[in-house]
Amino acid sequence: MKPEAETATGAPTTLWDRTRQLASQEILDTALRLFIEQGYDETTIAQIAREAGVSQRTLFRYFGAKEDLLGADQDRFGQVLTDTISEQPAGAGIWEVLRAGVAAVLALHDSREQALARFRLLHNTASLCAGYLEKRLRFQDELLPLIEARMDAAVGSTAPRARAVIATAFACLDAASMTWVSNDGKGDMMDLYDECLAAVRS
Amino acid sequence: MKPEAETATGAPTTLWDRTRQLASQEILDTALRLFIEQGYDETTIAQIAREAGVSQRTLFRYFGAKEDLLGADQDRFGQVLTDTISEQPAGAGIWEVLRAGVAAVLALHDSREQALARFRLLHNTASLCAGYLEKRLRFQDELLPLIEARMDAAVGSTAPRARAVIATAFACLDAASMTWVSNDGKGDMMDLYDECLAAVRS
DNA sequence: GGACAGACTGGCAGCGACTGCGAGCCCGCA
DNA sequence: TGCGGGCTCGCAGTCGCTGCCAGTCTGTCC
Repeated sequence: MKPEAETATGAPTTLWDRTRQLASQEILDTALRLFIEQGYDETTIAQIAREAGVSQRTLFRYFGAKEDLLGADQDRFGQVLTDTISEQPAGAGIWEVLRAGVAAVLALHDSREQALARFRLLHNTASLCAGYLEKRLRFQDELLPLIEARMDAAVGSTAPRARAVIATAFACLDAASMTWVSNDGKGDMMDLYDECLAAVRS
Repeated sequence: MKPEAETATGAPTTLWDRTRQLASQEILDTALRLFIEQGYDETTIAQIAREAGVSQRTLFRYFGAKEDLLGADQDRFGQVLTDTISEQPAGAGIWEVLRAGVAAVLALHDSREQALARFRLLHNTASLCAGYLEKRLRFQDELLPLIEARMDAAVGSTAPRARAVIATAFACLDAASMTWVSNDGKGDMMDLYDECLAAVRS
């Protein structure tokens, strides 16, 4: 409702907001630490809440589900993705547009180390994988009209083709991130993405 | 362990096997009916067990998880997929090989109606979607060596490229099935698959 | 035919994620 | 200083899922 405390640099207006933000960060840090230390499935909500100094009930009010403790920014990812893509020039090709979106999202990560830790956790935990993929499906749906608008509706409906192109871009991102993780973060992920896409479209 | 009662037409040897198969089918039918009638999330395990005439404990012994009640054959899908692909001639191109695998899996469905009902349920239920996608990731991993063996290792490692190609094939299958469902099962899904793949590789 | 071993079943207690509710607290504002 | 509203907490309860123990039924061997 209130448009205050928006930018990351902007100071929170009220003491409450500050407290909230602090608690939120504390929970997030505790969760990430425990997940990395002992694994996602082996970490219980009770433990995170205890170590973060809040009740389970409060934790669930901050983050609706356990997996949100890792993917809380995921909504922001979706936002950046759609924003970046809709900002691309009208004449740009579909693949360039999608590449720009992927690059923008990857640029959001704080550090290489954190990105690696998260991707590793993601790829090694089945339940997280599942949730992540499902959320991504929704991003794909949001992207659909944007990409469809950039395709020429010469023959037949553009929907299936647009869907396929979007899903392929994400598939290449998957292949790239998996390879990146198994290489322990060596090299640039966008290079891997390009290589994957080239292999598909060659 | 025992190689008996293999083919669908072969009569089960022992009375136990027959009872088991009967109970299993009863549970599966009840679950599918309830899922379609009132939705997946709204149907509880207790209700399925009650209407199928077994205890919850027994139900979980037959099917390890709720989502297996819809995707129990999914393991069979994976088997057919890998079998079909490894049976393809050595000279066949990667895309033809993958297409054959996809076609073989799609051919496993009993009837068009049942396939439509399942796909519809799948695409409309987030939790099911998530589980399905996660299982499919494992299929992709199993396919990886098969596809890698069919790529020329001319430049760099084949792993990321093989991953991308496999994931793309599945991405096209996704786009095709979604379109197929939103068209209420009109047309052939393999045609849609071809169209999607063509759009990606054009 | 009877006894035995093994598999299958059911019920119960319990765990972990998650939610609704009522009570109490504390901040912000008047 | 007091009031109102949002926030926190604890509790109880639901649902998926598992371990355990006892009871039952099947197939087999004597």
